[in-house]
Amino acid sequence: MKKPKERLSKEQWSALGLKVLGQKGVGALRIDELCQKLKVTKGSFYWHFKGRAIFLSAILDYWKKIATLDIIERIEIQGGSAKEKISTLFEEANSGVVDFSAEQAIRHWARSNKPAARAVLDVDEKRINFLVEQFKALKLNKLEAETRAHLLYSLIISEGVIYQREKPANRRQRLRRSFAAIVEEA
Amino acid sequence: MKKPKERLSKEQWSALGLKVLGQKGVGALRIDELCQKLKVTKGSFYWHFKGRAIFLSAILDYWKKIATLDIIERIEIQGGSAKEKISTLFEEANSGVVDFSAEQAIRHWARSNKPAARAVLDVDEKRINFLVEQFKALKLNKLEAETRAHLLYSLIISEGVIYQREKPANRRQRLRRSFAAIVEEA
DNA sequence: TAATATCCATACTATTTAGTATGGATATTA
DNA sequence: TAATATCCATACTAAATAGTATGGATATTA
Repeated sequence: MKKPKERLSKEQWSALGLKVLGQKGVGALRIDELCQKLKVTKGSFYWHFKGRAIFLSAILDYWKKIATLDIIERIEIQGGSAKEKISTLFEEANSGVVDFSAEQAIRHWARSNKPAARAVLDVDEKRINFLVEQFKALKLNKLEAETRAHLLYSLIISEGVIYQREKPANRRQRLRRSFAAIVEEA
Repeated sequence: MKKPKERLSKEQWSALGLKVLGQKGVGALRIDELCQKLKVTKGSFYWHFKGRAIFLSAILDYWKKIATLDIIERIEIQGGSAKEKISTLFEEANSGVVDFSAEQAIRHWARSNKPAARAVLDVDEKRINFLVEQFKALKLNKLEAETRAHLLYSLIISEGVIYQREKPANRRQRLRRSFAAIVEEA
């Protein structure tokens, strides 16, 4: 029996694109290379997408969809108190459960690409708003909630950006303390 | 009188490289294009650098040199109390005095390039160590100093990474509060 | 000033890559 | 089953780009 010769969907292309984007950056999104990884030829690619530019924007849309839904919605469904939600979000963010590898690439890409910039803007807004709401639920006023939400979000984002020789145990301890400082006494 | 036809130095090439790197990313560092901007041809480029790869590592070295020296040394020379140094660093970081545009590109580049990763590692270490020392000078123990240094550094780095529709006035207020929360009561 | 080192221009090659044109294979519907 | 839509392979073209070879111009030193 031969292989069924599965056909591809736009989503499969976008997913691979997002993966490569995270590993090597926008410039490394080469059509031929992607075709090899999916074991097809350019005929396939150009059937699904009119060109590279459209493919890139498809990747952005795909990212926008999963970058917020994946995290926030899952936490909302799970339920719990505001403090628990914040805690869960923080835990998941820096424990490798969610893949943030594409974030950095897109954020940098956004510096010279408007659609990318808008995508990041939307995603950041949704996430921060989510955090702000949680802090408000802890009976903090607007400004205080915004400050803490930003601070916590900064900590999360920068963990994937800053390089450190820190030992894992040390890192965990530091993050626990930082988290406590931001969330506590609220 | 004709133009003096100034000759170029390696540093000029590196400086331009770093600039373009910050604007468009590593992939956009195209030799022909850089030549146009400097109004020379490839003959010049290939006289200064054996090839593109070597040029890239030269840019990294250049960045390592200015990314730490520019900020930390100037503050050290200026002197003052630990609290003042921290404050100055924070002010300069998010007021556009120092150009952080290349940082993001290099940090992302570091994900798939060892030399870049080492450069970021070194730079982050120096900066964080500087902050840790300042916090220690405020009579905080090691762990507490490290935690606050990281937190403040996270805030600084992520300001250039996170996108927001926030109004400038609001942003200033928020940053002031965050800063106070991290540095205060020390 | 003659000789040498430094810096760059010109003209080329080879390679990579986006994109197109066309036909074939497989699935879906009439 | 015939007709049509969907998906992909093959074989091309055109453009962009890294790199080389060589000679010329300008500065530096003997």
